[in-house]
Amino acid sequence: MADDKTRRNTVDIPAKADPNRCPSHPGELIADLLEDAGKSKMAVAEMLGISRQQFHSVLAGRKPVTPDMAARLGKLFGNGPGLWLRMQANFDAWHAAREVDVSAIPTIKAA
Amino acid sequence: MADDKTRRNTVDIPAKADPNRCPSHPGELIADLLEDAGKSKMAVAEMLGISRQQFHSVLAGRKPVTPDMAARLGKLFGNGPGLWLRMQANFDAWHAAREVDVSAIPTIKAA
DNA sequence: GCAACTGTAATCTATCAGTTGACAGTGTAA
DNA sequence: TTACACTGTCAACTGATAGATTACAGTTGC
Repeated sequence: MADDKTRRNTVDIPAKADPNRCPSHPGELIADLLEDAGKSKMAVAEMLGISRQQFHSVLAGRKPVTPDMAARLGKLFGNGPGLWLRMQANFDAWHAAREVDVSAIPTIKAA
Repeated sequence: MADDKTRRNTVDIPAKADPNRCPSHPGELIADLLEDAGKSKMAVAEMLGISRQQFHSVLAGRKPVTPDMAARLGKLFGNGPGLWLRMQANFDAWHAAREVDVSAIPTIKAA
């Protein structure tokens, strides 16, 4: 466990272990919690008040967890919306850092 | 102009002091850092490669910090995009918890 | 006055979250 | 085998909105 920094692609290492690795999409956690609860995805989508297609897209990591959906998930799992939005923020930050060209932007010093 | 959905406290109260208070929009922090650096907003908008109107909307808290803009701000201030997106996530979470009706969604047990 | 910056507002475009409807594959029980 | 329920995807559509552009009024300083 101590040196899991060296591993890259195994399944269940928490994302923080390797800063170079893509942080997990919140959909992965949702899928885990769902499996834990033994509910079908279809039934849960209906509970959340969203379409099963939309829910599936989030679970698959193809659509983000929006504030609206975070509020619904927060109610469903008994925690607030904060966890889901922060997970999504970390996910977005990782991708934005790699996809946005900021080479023309200078870095100013805080004095 | 007075009452947006939730008023932003202009100056001196740190947002964390009262958990019931709206967390500060990242635009407030940007404005502070800008003032600290002594740069005009117009010049900074040009540095970031965005329109000054768009930049002004973010500073005023009327537009969110998107992943793209977070990457630009991260470069400008020398930190990554993560800080800005997490601030935005906390801001969104606070509002989502108050604006989304989740009364019809049940809370499922974890085990 | 004139110039530069600021704060808003209107309009337009492009992107995208989310819906509905459809279709194929996979169990699984009758 | 048939039938049913769930899953994974796709296409088309709608609504909302990030962002650019243009424009105009109010600063502040030369």
